[in-house]
Amino acid sequence: MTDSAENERPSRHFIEVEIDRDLAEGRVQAVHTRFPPEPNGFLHLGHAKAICVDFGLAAQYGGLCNLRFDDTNPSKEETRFVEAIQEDVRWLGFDWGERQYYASDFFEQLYAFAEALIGAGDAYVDDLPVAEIRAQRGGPGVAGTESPFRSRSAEENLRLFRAMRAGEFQEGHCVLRAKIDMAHANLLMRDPVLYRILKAPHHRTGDAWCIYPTYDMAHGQCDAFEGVTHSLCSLEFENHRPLYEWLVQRLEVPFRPRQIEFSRLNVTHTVLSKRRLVELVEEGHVDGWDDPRLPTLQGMRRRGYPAEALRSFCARVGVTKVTSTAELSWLEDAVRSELNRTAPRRMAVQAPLRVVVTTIGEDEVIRCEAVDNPEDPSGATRPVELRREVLIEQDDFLEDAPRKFFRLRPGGSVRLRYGPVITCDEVIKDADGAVVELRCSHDPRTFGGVTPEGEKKVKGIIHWVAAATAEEVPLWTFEPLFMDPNPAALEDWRSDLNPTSRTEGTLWVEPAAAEAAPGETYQFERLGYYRADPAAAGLRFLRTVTLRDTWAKEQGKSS
RNA sequence: UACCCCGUGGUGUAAUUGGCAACACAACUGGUUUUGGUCCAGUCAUUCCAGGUUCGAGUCCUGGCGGGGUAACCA
Repeated sequence: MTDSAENERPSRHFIEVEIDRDLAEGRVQAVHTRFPPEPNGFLHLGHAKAICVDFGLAAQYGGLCNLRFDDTNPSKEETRFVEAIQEDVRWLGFDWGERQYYASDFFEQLYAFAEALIGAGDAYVDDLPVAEIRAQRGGPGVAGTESPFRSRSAEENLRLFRAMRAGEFQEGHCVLRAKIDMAHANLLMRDPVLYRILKAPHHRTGDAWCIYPTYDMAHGQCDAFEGVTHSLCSLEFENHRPLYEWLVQRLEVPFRPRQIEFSRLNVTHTVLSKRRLVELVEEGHVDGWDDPRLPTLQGMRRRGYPAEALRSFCARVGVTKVTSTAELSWLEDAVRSELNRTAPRRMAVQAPLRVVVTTIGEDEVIRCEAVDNPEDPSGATRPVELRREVLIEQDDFLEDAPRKFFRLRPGGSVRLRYGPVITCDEVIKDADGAVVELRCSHDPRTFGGVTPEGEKKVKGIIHWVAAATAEEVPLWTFEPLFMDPNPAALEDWRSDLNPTSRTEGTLWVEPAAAEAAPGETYQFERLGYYRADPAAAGLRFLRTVTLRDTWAKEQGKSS
């Protein structure tokens, strides 16, 4: 998927520069990438960036992008994750055609490569226990120690490796290691493990195998099998690149792919690591993987973040090697600007205050025309019925209003959105002095946005619903999951969880919104964007994001 | 401490072969508006530091300083 803005972008990021060079020098004829998730969890916003880069770059160069499940660790992977990932990638707007692969498609070829390595004296079977291997790897600035099994003959290694495959050893009894250099400055080059024994059923190959390649043994070779030219991944794989190249140059691969790393996405007030997300879900801090507070694709989709907004957000974030953190407001801006274009407007009241318009008769019904979306050139409208009793927002009335408050006050006037101007004649309070009702009169000359000749225009316009026809609907509103901008850096992130990340309330909506189909998104005027929760039994609105509120900001300053 | 990567406004990115530091978000001003929304205009930077090369350095060179990653039989 490419958008034209992408093509018009004047400058090129460093990966594009590399690709241009590869093309110009004839190293590749076309661009082929892949998105390689491990099916051990759900996709999140960080993956969305990777997906946009992988698929986006391929599309931009008229090339292809594969979907590849990196399933080399059967103890963690499940089919349900495969299905969820497919759905998420499609929802984000990308298509891998027929090119869906699994690392496990290539287990037999990878095994043959391992034997080839053994034959060439580049790999050996090591009987050292895990702890021993770890200890002998040395450390930063400290050379490792060679394993006593390092000098086994190719014949013996081959016999042992075949015995490993045949299931003759217990899990952990031995591994296949690359024979590189135990003193290498890059710890990953100190005879990395290539194959290990794992007696766990694999979600696709069942019990056909009891030895599995490690990430390093599998990834680059799978890239080669699939014809991937540019293997794009995140920065933490930088140190793996020498190993990637070591393998790809030593093995008889059909093509030598190339790994390029870019920085992963961080966003303020949330966490984007699979481990943290698992903890949030499993410890019950949220209600599941599709909890609208989560930055998972399922959570954001449910909440109402459009795929288009996520794509434009990822495009704006850019592609670099700098460790950086995008502000949450960026994401919200992307969501708002998309929804502003597309969401039909409706009216709803969150905290109602009863207003009796005394100049409207008991059974009188006044039809007003409301614009569905001012951003939509079609100018479609819908009727809304004004009656004697309406509900307005409590916040839209203040007894002792400051000068710049241009909503309703005693004796003051406001316009009812799409309706007439009303004036507050009387304030009715209960025994405790709380305002419970307003009595107002309306000016029939002011319908249709009209201000009579020579009279002063009212500055305030407030939303409302007719009390008789409004329907009360459950509402969930959200705040960031974490209060700290960078929860990932916290020693005790649990104590930073925002206790009001979800608030349950109600919304009084106009009839035209009460029949919302699941998944439908509206802008409730002056409040925000709301989506009918597709996961709710009945109708429930989720507040996707509020509107920008400069008045609230102003108040925050003075208080 | 070993190796790898990275330092441009509050944030994220730009800046042709070395040539007026640009865009977006945020913040702050103001204008328009039947949403205090949208839209429009304006304000907000000694390019980590120190030397050097040059008529001219964010860009090139040297040396510092700072940040991140890496020591799973995870990916």
